[in-house]
Amino acid sequence: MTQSDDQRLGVKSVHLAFEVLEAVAFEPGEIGVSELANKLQTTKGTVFRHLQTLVDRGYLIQNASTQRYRVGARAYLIGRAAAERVDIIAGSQDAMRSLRDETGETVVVSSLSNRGNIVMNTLIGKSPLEIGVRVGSVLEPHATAQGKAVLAFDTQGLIKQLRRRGLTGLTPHTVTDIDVLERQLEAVRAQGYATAAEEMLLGISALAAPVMDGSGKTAGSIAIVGSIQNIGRQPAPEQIEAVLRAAQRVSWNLGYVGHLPFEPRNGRVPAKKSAG
Amino acid sequence: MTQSDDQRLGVKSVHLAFEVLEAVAFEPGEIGVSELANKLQTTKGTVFRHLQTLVDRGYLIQNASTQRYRVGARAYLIGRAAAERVDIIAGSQDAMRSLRDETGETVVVSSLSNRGNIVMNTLIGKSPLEIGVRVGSVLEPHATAQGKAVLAFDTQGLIKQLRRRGLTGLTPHTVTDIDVLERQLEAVRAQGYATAAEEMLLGISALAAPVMDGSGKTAGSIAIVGSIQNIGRQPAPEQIEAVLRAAQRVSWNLGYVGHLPFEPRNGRVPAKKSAG
DNA sequence: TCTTTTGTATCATAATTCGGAACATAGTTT
DNA sequence: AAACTATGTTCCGAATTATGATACAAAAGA
Repeated sequence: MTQSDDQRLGVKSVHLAFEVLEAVAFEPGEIGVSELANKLQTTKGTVFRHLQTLVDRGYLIQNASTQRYRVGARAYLIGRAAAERVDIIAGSQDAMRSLRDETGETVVVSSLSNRGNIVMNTLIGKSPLEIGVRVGSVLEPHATAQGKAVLAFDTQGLIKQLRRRGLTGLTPHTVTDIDVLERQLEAVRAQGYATAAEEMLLGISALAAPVMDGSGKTAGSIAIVGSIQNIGRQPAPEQIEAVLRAAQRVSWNLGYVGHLPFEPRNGRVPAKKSAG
Repeated sequence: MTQSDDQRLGVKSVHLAFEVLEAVAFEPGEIGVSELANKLQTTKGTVFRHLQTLVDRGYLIQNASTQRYRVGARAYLIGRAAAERVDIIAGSQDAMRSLRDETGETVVVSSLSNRGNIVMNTLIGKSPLEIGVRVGSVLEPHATAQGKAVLAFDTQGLIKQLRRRGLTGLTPHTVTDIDVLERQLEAVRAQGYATAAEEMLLGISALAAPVMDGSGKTAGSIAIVGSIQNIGRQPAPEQIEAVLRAAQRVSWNLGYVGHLPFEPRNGRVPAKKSAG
């Protein structure tokens, strides 16, 4: 439920129309005009007219016998169109840029698929010495911040696979003991972010947060990657916050309705900029 | 102007907002303010304000780098909610798969709404040459098997509308004489299924049966669509039986208590038995 | 039967949306 | 580089248009 966030921008009556649509759509059964008017704190007449609009467009249908309303076919069609186009790449564009500008580091977005945790998009940082990750490469689950971020919120039993296969050491800093890793994942769950300093390549460090999709599952991660000089073993609070904010924003773009398992930040992330 | 399409009922600005939403949602890529204003025959300012509303609500998202718009996650969420509540979609999933496996043909489920007989879900057949129907497209009442299937058991006077408007010929095989059509509908009522061989597109044929809902009304149709080579002018008995069985199953899922009017054994046409 | 509650229609008022023009900025051409 | 064109964005007056109180119709309950 939306708080007293009355200062929405745009067209007022359209907002109300969507309030009506959403109220009906998320109602388990059917709902009537009076009940809606009550719920939305407005009058029957107004609600009725909006219902009329929505029925006319096919977003809602009215049960002829009960005269009450429920969600209609057109809403489904819009959703289908959206499903084809909403993905982690599209949904992370803005957040990537913001994160890069805020931190100056290279930003890496990965998507968790059945082929592993794959780098989907990158944005090179501002340091003169460019540090990048090849798009399409598979991120080691145990030796990268991105890997740990998704492992920590894993629902598909990725850890068991890892336990069977064992942890390959890539640098002297790579975690090769699964129990140590599990303890690290505990911390990731608590903090909402994961780090990996020189665990994949000496001198390179990363800070990642998981990204959730519309069904609440882990979709991938967003991370900054840079020199150990810039992203320390214990990253700066600003860096952590920036990454977490970006992850929240991408998750929201993917339809994630809740808050990521960290920081009770209020409201959604504004896409607006200058206010003066 | 034309009173049929221009004079929509309800709230005007909301209609425009949905025009914007739909235009963006059904756009393959991204789309900008100017292009939209042009397409919708209005001004940039107005379109911009509606875009603002929709972005604020999460139905659209703006690509920060290109500044253009695409459909957002909230639209997806509404669609998901709809999918669970629009009965014919939820209720046809299993039957679609069975029908596809039994016949090998593309399966198409349509829903009858005030916007017409609309394709809601499809399952591509097994032939190497894929034949599909775009989800969301409107099925011609007189030139498709699906259209005839619902027309035959129509209760809302769709035929009168058709009689007024006349029948457009789409191929040499399209029925353009309303009396011929009425006679075909008689047969559909007797048999319980409808066919349309090359009536919409040369080479393509379809076999459809109506789907009834809990109140005994026609809710839509389920059909197989394929090459005229596979679905003949007089379809094979196995195909007919498979389609009828699927329709019965979906109807049953929608709460339909009787039998569809095809069973040759008992000539009893199911009466609309409402117990409430 | 009467009462209550529901969905729907009507209408005056005022708040709202609209659209044109001006602005800013990015991309392209000269 | 500068001029030019395209885009997205902001602003503001005018009047269209959404609003909610009231009234009506038709069920559902008592």
